[in-house]
Amino acid sequence: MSERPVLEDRECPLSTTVQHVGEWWTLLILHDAFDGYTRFDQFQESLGISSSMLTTRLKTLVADGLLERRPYQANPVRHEYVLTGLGRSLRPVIVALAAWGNSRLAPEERSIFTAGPAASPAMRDRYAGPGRGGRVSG
Amino acid sequence: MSERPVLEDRECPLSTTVQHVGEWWTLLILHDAFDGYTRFDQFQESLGISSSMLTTRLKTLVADGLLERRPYQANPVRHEYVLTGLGRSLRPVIVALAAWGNSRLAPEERSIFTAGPAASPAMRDRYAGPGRGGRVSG
DNA sequence: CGGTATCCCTGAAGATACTG
DNA sequence: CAGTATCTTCAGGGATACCG
Repeated sequence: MSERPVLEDRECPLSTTVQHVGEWWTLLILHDAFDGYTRFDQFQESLGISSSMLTTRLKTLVADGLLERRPYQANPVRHEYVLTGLGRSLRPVIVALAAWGNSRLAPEERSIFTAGPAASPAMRDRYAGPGRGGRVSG
Repeated sequence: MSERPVLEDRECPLSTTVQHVGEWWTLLILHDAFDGYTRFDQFQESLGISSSMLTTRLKTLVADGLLERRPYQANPVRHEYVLTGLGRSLRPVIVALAAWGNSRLAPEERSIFTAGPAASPAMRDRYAGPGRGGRVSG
């Protein structure tokens, strides 16, 4: 998905959803959020996402009302990103997506989405991430 | 989503799914397929997608084993695109995505995914499509 | 640590023209 | 009608450097 186009939130239900969670990382970030991850470095470590991209995605997620950004410490100020009610309502979507992917994985790779805290971080360690448009070697 | 990256089909279940259905149009095409659409021009008319993009997406879907391309007429040869078993297995995913989007739409816009033949084509008429990277006015 | 700004590459997607 | 090929633009994304 390359963009968040003309239409805001109306039209086709399917399109609506894709607009909000269509970017590669968005669902993976939400997945981590369901796993209880809340901090910037947790997401970054878990996903191997670049900080700039993570910033962008988190901003969008906050702007979309799926995550809430709130301070949990002052001096220096630190924030955590927690699922809103709307964000939590995406759980069935993520479950469905993960379940389908799961059914295509070899048995030893399987690990159905559990949504418990830190379900299986090891699974994500080996995840290479989406297509990095950046330079391949430079 | 911008690419089909390094990993083929292993790793995270969520990523696996997104690799196959992550592109903007893919899910919409499949949605139409569930609605009983099978022909090139049906998809094109329904979605307002450019023919080149439709070709690309259909090829990928066939290559991924989600659709089957088979001739239904000779002289001139014509093909139809029908869901494979694997493609049909995506139905819960599409249902979940559409349901979430549906919950965000105004009541008069709603139309829960039915998967019957030609459920509600009118709904899609007004769909503007994903971000068109193409020129805006030229 | 927790981000933000900048640079640049790549792929998705539209437009258009063309073929069988 | 059913595509294919080519060109172009745009936004996603990685890398890097920097700020508080």
